[in-house]
Amino acid sequence: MSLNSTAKQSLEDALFVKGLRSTKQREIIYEAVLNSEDHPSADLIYSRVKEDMPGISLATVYNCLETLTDCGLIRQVNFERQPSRFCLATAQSAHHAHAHCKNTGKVFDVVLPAQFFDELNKYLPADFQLEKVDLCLSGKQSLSQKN
Amino acid sequence: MSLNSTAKQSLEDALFVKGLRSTKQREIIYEAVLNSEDHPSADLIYSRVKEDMPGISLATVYNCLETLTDCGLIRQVNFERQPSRFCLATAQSAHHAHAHCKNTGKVFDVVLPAQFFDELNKYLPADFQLEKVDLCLSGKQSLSQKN
DNA sequence: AATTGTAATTAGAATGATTCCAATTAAAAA
DNA sequence: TTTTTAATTGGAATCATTCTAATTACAATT
Ligand SMILES: [Mn+2]
Ligand SMILES: [Mn+2]
Ligand SMILES: [Zn+2]
Ligand SMILES: [Zn+2]
Repeated sequence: MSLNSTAKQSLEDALFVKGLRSTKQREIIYEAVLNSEDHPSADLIYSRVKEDMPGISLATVYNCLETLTDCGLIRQVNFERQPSRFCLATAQSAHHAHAHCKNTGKVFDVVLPAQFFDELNKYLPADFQLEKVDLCLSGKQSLSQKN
Repeated sequence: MSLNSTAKQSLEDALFVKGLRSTKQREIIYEAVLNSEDHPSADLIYSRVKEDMPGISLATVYNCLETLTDCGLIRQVNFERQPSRFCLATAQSAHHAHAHCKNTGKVFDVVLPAQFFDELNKYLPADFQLEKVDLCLSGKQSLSQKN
């Protein structure tokens, strides 16, 4: 498996904007996040990516994840003090919330109307420039579900 | 300064519900959070509390903060991977959001209508039992403000 | 009050995700 | 090419938090 040309182009573009180079490592890590539905941690991404690129280092995984986050290509998701997880930051789901199930340990996306996030400005001080919204939900879903 | 009798009673009640004892350390740490507007970290609470109780240990501060959180008396607030901060969990502001200013480093409460949080259930899977909502905002406010 | 059993506190060691560092390698520019 | 600069690498360091084993405080019982 490998990055399709559209995804590859948006990676290169986003890196170029920041004056950064597109490298094999950045590509393969972007691809790993792109193909993951499960919001993997850096460690998990490391183990997945090592299959295709055995020489990659954990430090590089952390470096690339930070770079991709700073470029707005992926999102870093934090629950309490657990290891950070990552997911794709696409245009349509740019600001989705995250739900964490305490039964299964799984994290999934919760797509909310943009209006929901816009509304927040009404409750903030006028001089506060809102840059980022992190909405993390936690709870339990029936153990007998298949997803 | 010391805990007023109403606050002291709610501390004792909340601890009793969980079969826990009210101790000098738990009281003084609850008081420290109660009297803090600034969402202090465990370390900061430790240094404040040491003035009145020089022998207290950092481990106890962590223990008590966890106990008070589990009793629903205080809230643990996490921004990215920074050290956890704590604030009072009062009935009226039970679910307030938190805003972090990247200029000043300060964290402040953002009170939102309960309806805002209730709304979330509409976008969650039917079998998901929502237990906790963490809404963390970040951005910048003018440096020339006084609060 | 003294004894007993249990819970809480304490100091210090351990943990572990992440970051830092100095050396090497890869990529782009000249 | 040669040169310059950016990125990667392995391993050490960081540091908020958790763990552990010993001590102390508390409360129930004799
Ligand atoms: Mn960053
Ligand atoms: Mn807990
Ligand atoms: Zn996501
Ligand atoms: Zn608060």
